[in-house]
Amino acid sequence: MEEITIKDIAKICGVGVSTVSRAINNHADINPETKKRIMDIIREYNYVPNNSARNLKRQDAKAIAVLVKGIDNSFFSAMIKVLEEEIKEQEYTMVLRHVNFDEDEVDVALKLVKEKRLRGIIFLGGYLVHSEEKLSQLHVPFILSTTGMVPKGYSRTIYSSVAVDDTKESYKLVDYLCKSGHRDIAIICAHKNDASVGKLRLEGYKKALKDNGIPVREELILPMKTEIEDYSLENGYAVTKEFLEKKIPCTAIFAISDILAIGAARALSEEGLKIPEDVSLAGFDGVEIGKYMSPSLTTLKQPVGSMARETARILFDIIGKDARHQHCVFDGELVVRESTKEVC
Amino acid sequence: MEEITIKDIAKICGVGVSTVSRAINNHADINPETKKRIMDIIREYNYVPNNSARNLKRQDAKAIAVLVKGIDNSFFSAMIKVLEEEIKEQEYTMVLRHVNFDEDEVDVALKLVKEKRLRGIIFLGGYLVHSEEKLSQLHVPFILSTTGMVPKGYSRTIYSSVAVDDTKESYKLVDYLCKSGHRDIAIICAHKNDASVGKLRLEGYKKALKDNGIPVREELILPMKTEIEDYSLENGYAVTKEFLEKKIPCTAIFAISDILAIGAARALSEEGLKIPEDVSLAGFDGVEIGKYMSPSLTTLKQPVGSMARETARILFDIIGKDARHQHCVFDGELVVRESTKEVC
DNA sequence: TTGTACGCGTTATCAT
DNA sequence: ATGATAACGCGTACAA
Repeated sequence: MEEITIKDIAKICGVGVSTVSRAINNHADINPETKKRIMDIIREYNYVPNNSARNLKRQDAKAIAVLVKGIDNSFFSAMIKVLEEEIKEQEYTMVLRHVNFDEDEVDVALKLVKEKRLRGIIFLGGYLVHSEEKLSQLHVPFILSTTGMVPKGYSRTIYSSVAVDDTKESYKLVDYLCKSGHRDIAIICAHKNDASVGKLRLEGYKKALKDNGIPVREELILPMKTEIEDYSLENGYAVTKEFLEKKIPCTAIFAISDILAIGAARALSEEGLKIPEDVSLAGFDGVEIGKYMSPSLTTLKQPVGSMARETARILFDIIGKDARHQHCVFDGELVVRESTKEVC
Repeated sequence: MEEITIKDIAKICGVGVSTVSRAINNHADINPETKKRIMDIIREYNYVPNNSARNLKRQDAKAIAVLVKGIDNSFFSAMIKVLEEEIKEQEYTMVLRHVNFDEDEVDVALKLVKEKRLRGIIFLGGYLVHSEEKLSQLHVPFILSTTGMVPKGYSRTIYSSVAVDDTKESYKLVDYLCKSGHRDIAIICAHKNDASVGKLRLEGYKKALKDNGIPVREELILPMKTEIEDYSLENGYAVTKEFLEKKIPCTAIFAISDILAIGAARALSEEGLKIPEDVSLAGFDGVEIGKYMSPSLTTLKQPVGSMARETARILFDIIGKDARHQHCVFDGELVVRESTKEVC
């Protein structure tokens, strides 16, 4: 059960530990022959350096934390999957941590940094509103990914961000609905106190209506229920169920996430409403499953893969090459499928 | 940027480091008053012990690795979510690692153990066929979760397992289809060389047919395509598409995972086939989204939450209390929804 | 009850 | 090119 150490390897090879260390870490000043001999022994004995010792010595761990707020959404799953690959490729460890709704993600980050001496943090989702004071305590580079676009005036130099322009993309989608002749468009959105993408997408909705000469009506704004998990199937379902009971005329529903939309779809068909004949339905995110529903879901697709890869790239540039912070805005894509149609 | 250490705390408090250490680690032999004073200072200075140093000293890290084979399935997402919570609750760190199809999960585990000195491993999914020799090199407790039931004769004392009896549950579902009058039941299953749950579920299917006096017909056995990701929407879709082109009469399709079933559903409706009027469709797993599809999906539900919690419990019992290895088999539940009906 | 000093496995600095 | 040795921050045996 005794694990083999660098000393053992050194002894076996008849060299000093520093030579072994040099071999492991690809140092220049080492005789290629000795290096080969050492590496052979290492392989033979299946020696793997102890990470804790390395990290202790190195002062920081080759690790990146990914903090996810708003659990379980397939949109995030897809991002995490790509992030894990990217991080692994750089030979870093990914520390994944879901942040509960009652936890402050910055506090969690602060603790994690001290505990694990990580080199970088990726915030997935969550809210933009963090006191700068707290944020600046975070002495490692961090990046806000899909957290909504960074507002002007916010100090953009202490961190990076990657996102779509949620307002614009949301506008695109709602504008498409308007141009298709819809005038009574309901939106399933975030709570009133949301300050994140939920708010931005709602703004896009309002703006699109206005630009199309359609008044914004409060009774068509359907915030998620606070007692149910945010952005969940169940929430979309419950909100729609309740809305339909009110019999408010409406020809289209826009849910600010595909998962909400799928929940809404169920509620609609339970009420005997056909999509898109009776009601058009659209989501946001572009998760894969939307393509497989019947009818398939019209949505605003975020380029998940590219966004995740860019997130990793920016962070590693900052860590490795001391690059400056960047703010990268991706374009979404309006994907019109079967769940929406023109009204005559 | 200098991080504060235990020495600093000791100096500030005017005590020795060991006293601080005792305070942190809840040792008995310390004056409650000094302890309180120290803890106050620690909070004030926001001191968090360096994990690497602790792990180095402790010889092993308070960490559990979760190795997932068969990426991205919402079934696993749900399990991981619960596992993360359970692990966090024990104040352990979860090391999540997806294992590619071309990687050997035991090799990955072996390396991870040496690198991170973890205390336990949870294998999620993957295959049962591991050489015992390799497995026994793994000098930390490990548990196979939802990997299929451990066959008798396999040395059950070197590890634990948690699973449903895939054969039995699959039998349950297919038997229900048979009893509903179906005789031409296709199955979307794993490749022929699969040795995991895929194989077991296929066995359950065959057995159910036999017991109902229905011959097993090769042309109704539809293995997933190897060139597409396993257990994916796309795979279910592609397999069904191809099957339908052959125009082989069949009144029901059983997909060995819900995700496959959802892909199949799309293929069916594209061909103008109504579910369940023309074809009944059933899945396996009981992922949440199945409930929200239209028609909602008949499935064999695995008790994800309980299984994940039990997985964690068993592992921590072994780690903490030196308990013996256990093999726990859960019952699944046949959930009949709208996607299946009796044939007249 | 408390403090001193050593060692965990590694890397980096300094000699050689 | 290589080897001895001092850190890194913490826990603990042992001494007080």
